[in-house]
Amino acid sequence: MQPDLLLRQRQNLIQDRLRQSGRVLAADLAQEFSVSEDTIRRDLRELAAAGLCERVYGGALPVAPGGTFARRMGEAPERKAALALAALAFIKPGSTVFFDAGSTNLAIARALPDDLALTAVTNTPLIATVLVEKPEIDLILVGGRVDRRVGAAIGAKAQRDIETLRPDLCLLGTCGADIDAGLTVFEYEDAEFKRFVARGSSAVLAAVTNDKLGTSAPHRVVAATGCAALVFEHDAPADVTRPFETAGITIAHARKAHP
Amino acid sequence: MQPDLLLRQRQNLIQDRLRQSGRVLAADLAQEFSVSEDTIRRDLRELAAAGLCERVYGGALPVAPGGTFARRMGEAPERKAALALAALAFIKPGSTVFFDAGSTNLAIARALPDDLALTAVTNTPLIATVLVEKPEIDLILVGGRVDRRVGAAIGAKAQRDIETLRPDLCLLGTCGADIDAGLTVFEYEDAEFKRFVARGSSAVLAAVTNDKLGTSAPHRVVAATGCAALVFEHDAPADVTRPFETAGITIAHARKAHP
DNA sequence: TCCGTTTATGCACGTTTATGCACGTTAGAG
DNA sequence: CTCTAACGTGCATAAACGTGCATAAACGGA
Repeated sequence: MQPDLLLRQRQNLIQDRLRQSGRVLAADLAQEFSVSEDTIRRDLRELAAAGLCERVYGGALPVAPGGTFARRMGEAPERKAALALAALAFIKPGSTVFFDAGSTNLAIARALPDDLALTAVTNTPLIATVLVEKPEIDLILVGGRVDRRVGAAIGAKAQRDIETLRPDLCLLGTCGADIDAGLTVFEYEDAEFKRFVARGSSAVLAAVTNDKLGTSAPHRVVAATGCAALVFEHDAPADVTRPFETAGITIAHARKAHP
Repeated sequence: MQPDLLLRQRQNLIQDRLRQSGRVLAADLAQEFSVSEDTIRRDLRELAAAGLCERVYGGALPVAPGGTFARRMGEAPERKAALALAALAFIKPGSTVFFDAGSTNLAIARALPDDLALTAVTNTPLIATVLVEKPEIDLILVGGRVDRRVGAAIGAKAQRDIETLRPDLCLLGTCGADIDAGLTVFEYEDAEFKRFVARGSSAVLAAVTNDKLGTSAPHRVVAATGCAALVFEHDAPADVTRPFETAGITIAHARKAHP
């Protein structure tokens, strides 16, 4: 197989991969484009020098801009990718899925396979930019005033937009998950909106990173039992996760993240 | 085989190939047109200098290649950045501005100074992700079904969302700008939506790259005189831009892009 | 018509670029 | 700590590139 790609084309494709997958591996790219890893490394170095990606050992990550919102999205990407893979099992082809704001839900959007047909609904522009690149996804954007702290439209207008929709699944973003406090968030308006969406959905799913597990924030969205299923990390402390299981909630564990 | 083609004919065919294939190789073109590679390189250099293609080692790429939406947004960044800077002069602090889909409008969003207070409205998730990072901007997201070809919400729902808004300025994205054809785009629904927004706005502004200047697409959004102002590149051909000026449209020229 | 000018092209030559390979170095997992 | 895979650097090479120059056709004014 010949390279058969101009340098700039290759670099453009690498950028696509970065945006879509949230990371690239030098070895994968080398095989895919039929060039040596040296060439890929040179590409990544140039993209990094141009501020278009961040070089890491083994590959590269999308550039993490200084913005308050986008930064959270880029933290612990491999853990969230693992969580996302586990969450995919709950997403049925052809169903309507609401993607709430949150870095874990962004990871889930990235992890969606290209051949998965869905009606996706989101109030989060950043998640929308990922979903719009997926060929088989019908994307519906929820409008309204965008709250900068949350990075998504969560006001009265947003609520009106979704009240006519009945998603089969609501992927809820959360700031804390505790068996007693339930799923909680920091912003009052955000909680109000999420609660509204959750009530309008057939099922609620939340993927929870370890740092949120067993903690609570000021505003409850739903009780723990209000979730149909939860996805935890592979190394989530068993003593914290046990109560969720005994409460009758479906629990899935992610595989170990291997970068 | 003889050359048997005039210079312009050959260059036009090269542009066709670019649009069709997404790239051209100098060697292929030389053989196809029965001229030396030197001549092809000269052609490509001229086309690139006029902003009609991007020179790369081995051939050339289109300025707006047929790749994914997000990638189109990132093409020819320095020319668009220069165009954006010139467009900023028309954006008044405190006003309400609609950002239509389009890579040039993305560049304008990026170029907004951090201390500029605006109410920004957009139907384009990618532009929204840029605007949400600007501290002084009140961002309103237009919802609805997202058209993948356009990368923005443009349906009936989107029209209802904006019909209550009366932007002071509409930054219109366009696929062609011609004195007779007016501002034109490729998609019927897109034209319908843009026309609706433009009519509801106090003023319409379009920033036009050279490759769109003097060309037309199937669907007219507004007549040329429907624009309050147009922004052209520094090296836009005077014989094409003159008619816009004589039609009474305010014209601004970008400064030379210096990479 | 004639002759100078412009323009498009091809060729020769030195330069730059993209890429792969060899080799020593370093990061990161166990 | 040790070991492996990824890394950077230097170098070699072939292809692509730009430039200067020559040629020939097209053009344009006297």
